[in-house]
Amino acid sequence: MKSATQRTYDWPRPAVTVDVVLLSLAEPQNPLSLQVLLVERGADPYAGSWALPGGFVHEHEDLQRAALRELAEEAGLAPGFVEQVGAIGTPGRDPRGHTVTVLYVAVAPAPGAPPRASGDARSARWFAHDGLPKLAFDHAALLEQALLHVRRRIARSSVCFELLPPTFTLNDVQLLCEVLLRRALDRRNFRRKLEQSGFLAPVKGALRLGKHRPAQLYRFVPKAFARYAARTWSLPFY
Amino acid sequence: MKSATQRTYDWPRPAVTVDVVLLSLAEPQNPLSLQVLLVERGADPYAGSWALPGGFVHEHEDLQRAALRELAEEAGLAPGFVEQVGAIGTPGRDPRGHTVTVLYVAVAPAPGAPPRASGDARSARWFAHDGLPKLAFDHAALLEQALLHVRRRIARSSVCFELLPPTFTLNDVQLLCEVLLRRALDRRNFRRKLEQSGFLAPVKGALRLGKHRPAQLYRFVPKAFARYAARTWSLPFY
DNA sequence: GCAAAAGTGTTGAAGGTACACCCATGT
DNA sequence: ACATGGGTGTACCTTCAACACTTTTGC
Repeated sequence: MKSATQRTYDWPRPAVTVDVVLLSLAEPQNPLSLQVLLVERGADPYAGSWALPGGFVHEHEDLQRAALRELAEEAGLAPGFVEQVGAIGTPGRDPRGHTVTVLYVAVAPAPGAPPRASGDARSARWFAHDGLPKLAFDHAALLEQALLHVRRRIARSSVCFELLPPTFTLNDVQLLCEVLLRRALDRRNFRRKLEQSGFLAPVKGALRLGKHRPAQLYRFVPKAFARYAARTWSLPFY
Repeated sequence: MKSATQRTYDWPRPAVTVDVVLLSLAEPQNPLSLQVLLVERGADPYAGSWALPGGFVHEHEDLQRAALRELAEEAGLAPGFVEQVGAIGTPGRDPRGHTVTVLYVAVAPAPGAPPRASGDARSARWFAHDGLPKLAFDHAALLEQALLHVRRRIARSSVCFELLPPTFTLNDVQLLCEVLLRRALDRRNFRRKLEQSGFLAPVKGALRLGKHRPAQLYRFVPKAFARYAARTWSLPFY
């Protein structure tokens, strides 16, 4: 048995990467399309394939910072929301050698600016969540895991409101939740709960005009949400 | 910008460790004491201090397997339950260099057999959760994070029943939950919910005798629990 | 017979779910 | 005027929280 101190330097050991599932919402939100950022790999393995943005963690770099750095390098994007999903290290998931990845979900403001690729990425692009290409490595599984994480945390974190523009209608929120949860929600119940929650403030006099009746616009109030989240943490039990 | 392929081998990079918060319940369960396994470090840094069991991940080794291996090496124990908590990689958390740790919670059957130390550990010992020594590295924070994880998952995972012996009374479950959640629970409501849940089966004719009225013993039915957990996943919403 | 833990029901409040119609606007 | 999405209230049911006394045993 070697001592731990020796191992640090002597033993072959897995590499550490971060991978990021960066989500956004398409602007023309008629059927409301969830977008995922992918990069086209510039180097082998999987050169030319699409993959989640990500890469190796530098020495003395915080994990979350590494995730943000990779997004900046590979797509010129700075998300407003990041959460760790977990670590995956199944042997064989990377043909280059043993690689442990720490997976993050992040949310970017509307993908207006087309991402500029650089760094390890040949190009970077938003894809609709339905209509993704085949992904490199085990990234399809990672994406699934990240979306599951979002689904579980949807009502406890502010993901939804990071995805939406600064002002939005209650129907926007509902449509988004329905996309994420993959099920329909009752409109009146949804609106009632959201209004009672107290962390959405109607923007006085602001209406979304459309082809039909205008809709009241709301904005998200982070401080009130924090209070709400703390209050609501009375978990159900057996 | 180097290519990813080169980086794998050329760049200095963080090491990967696993750390395990191994929990158990003390046998003489009068006030019901939660036990945590700690190892005494045999090597610097922190030689002689107490720390969570754990160590470096070998190449081509699965993360969870690494956690189990470290437990076996350092304490001769094989837990019946393991869950990943997350990855922590704050720079400076390990004086030897940048180290990313993947944190696990595990549960061992009653700590009857005193753990035998070997591997990197000079000794290994169970400590009551109240009454822990000062811990090496950032392990105190890791332990807190692991317990928080357990608290959040207490009603969705089978942790409780992995901690308890094969047969137990309803009061055992309640006391355990109260210790983990750090709050009192209503006895009648607790018992009702647990009985209705359908994953506890009374062991016919088996009673715990004591100084007072005997108590009915139950056993945990994993298959029924799985069904219960699936059914109960109708999460509350906003 | 008394100390100590086991066991047992009911009630009121809150929250969840299901459900159908009128409103405001653009064309 | 009509098509389209925006907006609203009620009734029923389930679930949760609060609460006190009787039973069985060992000593």
